[in-house]
Amino acid sequence: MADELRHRMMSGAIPPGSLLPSEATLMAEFSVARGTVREALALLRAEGLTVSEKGRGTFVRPVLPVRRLGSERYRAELEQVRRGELGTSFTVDQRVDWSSYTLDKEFREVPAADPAAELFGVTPGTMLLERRFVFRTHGVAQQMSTSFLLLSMVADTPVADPANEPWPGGNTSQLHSLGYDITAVREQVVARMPLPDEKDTLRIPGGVPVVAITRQTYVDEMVVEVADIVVPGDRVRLDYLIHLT
Amino acid sequence: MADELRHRMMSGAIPPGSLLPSEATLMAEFSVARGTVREALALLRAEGLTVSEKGRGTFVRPVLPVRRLGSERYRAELEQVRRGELGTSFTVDQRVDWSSYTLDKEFREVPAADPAAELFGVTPGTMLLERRFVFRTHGVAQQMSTSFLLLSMVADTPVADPANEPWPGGNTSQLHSLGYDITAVREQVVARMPLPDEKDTLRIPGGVPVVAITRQTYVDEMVVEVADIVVPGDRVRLDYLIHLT
DNA sequence: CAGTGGTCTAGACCACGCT
DNA sequence: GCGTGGTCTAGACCACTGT
Repeated sequence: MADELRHRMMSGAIPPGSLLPSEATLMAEFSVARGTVREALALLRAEGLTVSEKGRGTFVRPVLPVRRLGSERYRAELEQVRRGELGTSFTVDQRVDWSSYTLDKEFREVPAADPAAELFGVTPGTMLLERRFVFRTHGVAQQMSTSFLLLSMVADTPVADPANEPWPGGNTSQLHSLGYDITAVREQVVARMPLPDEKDTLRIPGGVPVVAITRQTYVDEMVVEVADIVVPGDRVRLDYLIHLT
Repeated sequence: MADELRHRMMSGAIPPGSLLPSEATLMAEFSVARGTVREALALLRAEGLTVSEKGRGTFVRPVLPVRRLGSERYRAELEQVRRGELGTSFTVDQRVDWSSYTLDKEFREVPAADPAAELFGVTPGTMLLERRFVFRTHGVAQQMSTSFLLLSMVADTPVADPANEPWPGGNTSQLHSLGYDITAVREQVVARMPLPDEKDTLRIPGGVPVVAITRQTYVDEMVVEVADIVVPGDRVRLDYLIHLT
């Protein structure tokens, strides 16, 4: 039954965004009990093909606009900063004005625990500034991130003050203002299903994975920032250009 | 109920790889009907936290070894080829001997359809050599890929002969043998749930996404190869190093 | 063989959306 | 108020795994 419905959707017989037959209708069409219908629909939902809304119906998932997170954004951002322009890697990707998004922020001073400590190459316990961000456009959350900076590097600077966020020019610009010009970025990417809190704040429907990026920002051999970035998998395409010469 | 069980797993009360209480036991413990128990377990399965086996039980998903697909592999591979050594990007990642894996292969000559044609920058209809591969280690499929080459470039060469696969030195070496030394690679990455056939051949359990990589291999400004690579999300970590200088 | 998960039926009540 | 999906109960038979 799930196969049959999947076929109808793939072949376009039930176009994206449209309503599937109701559970009662499917019971009649396939001559099965409601539990069986619901099992089939649960499968399609877990595959990310449909979304169900209480009191409305089950919809074929519409094709969503896809953001692009690319390696080139760092190069573009660096250029901007050097030219003294504004923008953040978030807005450079989105190609939206840097003022058109909102930011939830939460700053804490924490001792380095193990994943972060190792990525920084410092001994656990070293004090870090932890900054949590939720980026929103048009009011909907698009990205969650947790960024770590060495506290010794930013204490008593404007960077450590949440009131200065969103910072025009973003991370690259912040580090620049501290006297650090980034020379390399390392990104490690995994795909996994969202945790319950990620599912909530990013409003991720069933059957949609997230892309989790662990980013290390380098100035020569030194790691000056570590960040964990989580984005819904149906809304991003990562784009990396690797020069071999 | 799903929350409670998730907590027990996260906190280590039910360690990875171990058996969850049976459905009958859970019915008794939570005083609910079997359907309710099964709904909770279906949720955990969709989240990728558990796997169920008929006649055995439901297990907490064990932590799997993670392969690394990195940007550095292309640099390493290029070095190898220049030194005249063997290896493929697959074996360089895995750090296994190039002879320890097996390969399913299937070659066809096809006219360029739209995604591939656009990625090559050629007019649709241009003839391509399509090569489908399934990489296996220890008998289990680890990666599916479809690679396209311009037929005009490879017709009547050893590269177009399936009997020469697996080719020692891999793709980079094949292109080298044709007189092309690759200068850049572009990878576009998306995360999504597996299609039914991917789920089958890669034996992907419920709740595990795949990472799909669209790769363009460049010699200067020319695209000489296009490949679609699909790997189970719970078995890979992509690692990109971006130099900004 | 007993115990497990996989599948299915036939009811029921609820919360929500729309008209 | 009616139709929708969300949740739940109380049964049933099957296929598979282990001993």
